[in-house]
Amino acid sequence: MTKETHHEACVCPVEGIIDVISKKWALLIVNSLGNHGTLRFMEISEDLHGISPKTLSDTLKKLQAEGLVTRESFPCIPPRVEYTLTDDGLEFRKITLPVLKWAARRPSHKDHPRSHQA
Amino acid sequence: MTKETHHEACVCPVEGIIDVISKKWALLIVNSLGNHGTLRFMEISEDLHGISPKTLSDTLKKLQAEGLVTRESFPCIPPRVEYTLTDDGLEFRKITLPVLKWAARRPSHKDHPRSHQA
DNA sequence: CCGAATCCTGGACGATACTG
DNA sequence: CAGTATCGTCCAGGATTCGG
Repeated sequence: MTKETHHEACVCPVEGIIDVISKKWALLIVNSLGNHGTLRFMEISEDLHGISPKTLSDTLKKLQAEGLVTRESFPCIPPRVEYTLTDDGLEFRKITLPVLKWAARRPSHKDHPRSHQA
Repeated sequence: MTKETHHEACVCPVEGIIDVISKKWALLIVNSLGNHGTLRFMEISEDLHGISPKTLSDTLKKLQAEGLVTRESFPCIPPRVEYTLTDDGLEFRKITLPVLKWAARRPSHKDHPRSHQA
């Protein structure tokens, strides 16, 4: 059972995506993938620098489940797993990119008004 | 608050906004406000139909703290409080609207057995 | 070495009752 | 009407450990 506790027919058509973009790192992962085309687990991890493996793995799975990301596993030593945006993922990235850009450009007026790379 | 537990001072510049849009209802509230211009507490509550007063209040406060929403209180009986998008809020809404639209247009991935995971 | 599974904690969110 | 107080549940996500 999922988290549809609020009501039954759930008219909100956006719940699935809300669930995705509500993931703290989802947008950044999609963006990172969009920037580099294809990345390995560790590469994403380093690109986002600060995400725990579990969270990355978990978010990646949700992105896969939503059809935004494909996962290709190469059975070799050391293991190699590559993640790529699907068509939907690219579309999603295209749409959410302005959000990230706007957010990055925005002065943080709540606290530490230091280093925000534009 | 501020869940910047990861470690670095040079965190992502988007942290503030991520924190906002990670709120389950934030996007919908902003959108609702954008649709109607100005709304009262109860009106938002009914428009979103399913949000608890606490969650609404909490999310509204965060939106105010981020400077996306203004709160105007009229000292009368019965009390009247109006919420409106700020300039930034309007901008934010403009940017996130495509996301909501895209999400609404998208077929539900949760139903069909397309997951390769099992 | 790389990626995934486990454990645990904080906080998001819902329900209800109550106050000004 | 517009919230706040309190309580409880559930999940996001960080740290660590395991497997290949």
